[in-house]
Amino acid sequence: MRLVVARCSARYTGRLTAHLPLATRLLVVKADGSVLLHSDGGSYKPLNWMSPPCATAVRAPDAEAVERGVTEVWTVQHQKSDDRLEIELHEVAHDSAHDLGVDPGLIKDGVEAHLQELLAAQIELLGAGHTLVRREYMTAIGPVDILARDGAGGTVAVEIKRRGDIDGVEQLTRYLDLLNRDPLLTPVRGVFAAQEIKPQARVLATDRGIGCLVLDYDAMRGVDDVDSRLF
Amino acid sequence: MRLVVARCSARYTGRLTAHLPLATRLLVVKADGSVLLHSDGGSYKPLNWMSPPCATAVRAPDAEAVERGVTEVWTVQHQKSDDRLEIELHEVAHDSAHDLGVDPGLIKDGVEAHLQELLAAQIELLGAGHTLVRREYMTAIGPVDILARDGAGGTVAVEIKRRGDIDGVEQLTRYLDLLNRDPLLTPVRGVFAAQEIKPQARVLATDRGIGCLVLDYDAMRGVDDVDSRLF
DNA sequence: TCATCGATGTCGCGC
DNA sequence: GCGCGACGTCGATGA
Repeated sequence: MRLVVARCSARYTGRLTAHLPLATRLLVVKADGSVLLHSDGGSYKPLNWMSPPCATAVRAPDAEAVERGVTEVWTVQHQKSDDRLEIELHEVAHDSAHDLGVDPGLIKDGVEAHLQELLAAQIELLGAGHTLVRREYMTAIGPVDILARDGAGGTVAVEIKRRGDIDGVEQLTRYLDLLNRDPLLTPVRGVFAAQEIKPQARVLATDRGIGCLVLDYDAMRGVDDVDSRLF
Repeated sequence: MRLVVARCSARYTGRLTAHLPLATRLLVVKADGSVLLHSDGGSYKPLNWMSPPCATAVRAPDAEAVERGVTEVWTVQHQKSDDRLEIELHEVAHDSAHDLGVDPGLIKDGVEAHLQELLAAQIELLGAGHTLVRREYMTAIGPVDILARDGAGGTVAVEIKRRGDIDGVEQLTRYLDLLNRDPLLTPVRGVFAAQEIKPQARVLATDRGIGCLVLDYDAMRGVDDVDSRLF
């Protein structure tokens, strides 16, 4: 990994065309050839970048560029597309290289898949007498997270989100429309389950006769641990 | 901006829980307090990060941590949420600080707005006899990209996307529902126009009687250039 | 390889 | 500040 702090300007052409006026920035060149151009603020997203696979060609500036104070020109070309990042370097304040080695990567806990798994295992959270039909029930427009049956034998389609937004309600609505066309399933009831359900989503769901279920991840995981210990 | 290259492990708790095993990484501390933790590969997204506003507290490791080789512990706490990033530093290979100043930011040349502009100028792409009513036709739930009239005098609402996804069809459906309540406009036909239309989106659109139009950006721009030269 | 979908999405605009 | 749509979205997963 090479770290360069320099005054520079940049120009990107590819899926769009954009440019960066002259300013001091951090340039990171990773081992895989990818390049990041960071300012001293904002979020984790660089101002400009090139994803791997790509290659950087360094050349001396032409006379006109020298006149403007350019000391070096980097052309970062993507290997599989015509995306290109051209960087003109002026004064270089820092330049160092480091061997980082391979990274074991991030390990995550508690995503939507886990919520689905937990709810499938604790399907009675939908109400007493509920039984699991299957997870990822496939339809023509995508998989329903959980399909269940209630105590009375009615079908229940469950959409699970970490954060219950209006989009999730729309998604579940589409599934319900489709499922209710199937004479073997109809009537299908909908349940929108999430760790947190936004007020607008709750209003929309309620208006459409869709039930809302707030999932307590920690509690569900706790129960799951207890279950695990039983076997 | 502070740049640190060090062997470190990290733990993030917040919207999810995750951890990074011990490895050598780049830590970037920006002027606004945000922290990025980069490996020497992958994309521009850091392995872990904390967005501003946040503050970092540095403390000495406890005896147990010293035993494990930890030399310093950083606790990066978000100011407005309970998101927290805890980093244990081991050997530090590099540590430097740089004053970058304020960045003027990226200047983009749009593609999205351009598509709308081009289709408005080439409205006959909707079919012979079509005329433009107006772009960005305002409704209570947002602007319809293009409102047009077909050869028979019927109203046509057009939703334009670069990538035609199922969400875009939903959006257009909402507009059509609303527009069709207006007795002066109804019946309003829908056209979903995009550079690329996903199969599921096409199925949904067709099912709802919405037409699909694939836009050839380069061809449209070419025509536009020719038009430009004529005037 | 291609398509779909989630994301600690982030970013920017309008209300 | 919130809601909503776009993104050079990226990245994982299943067909």
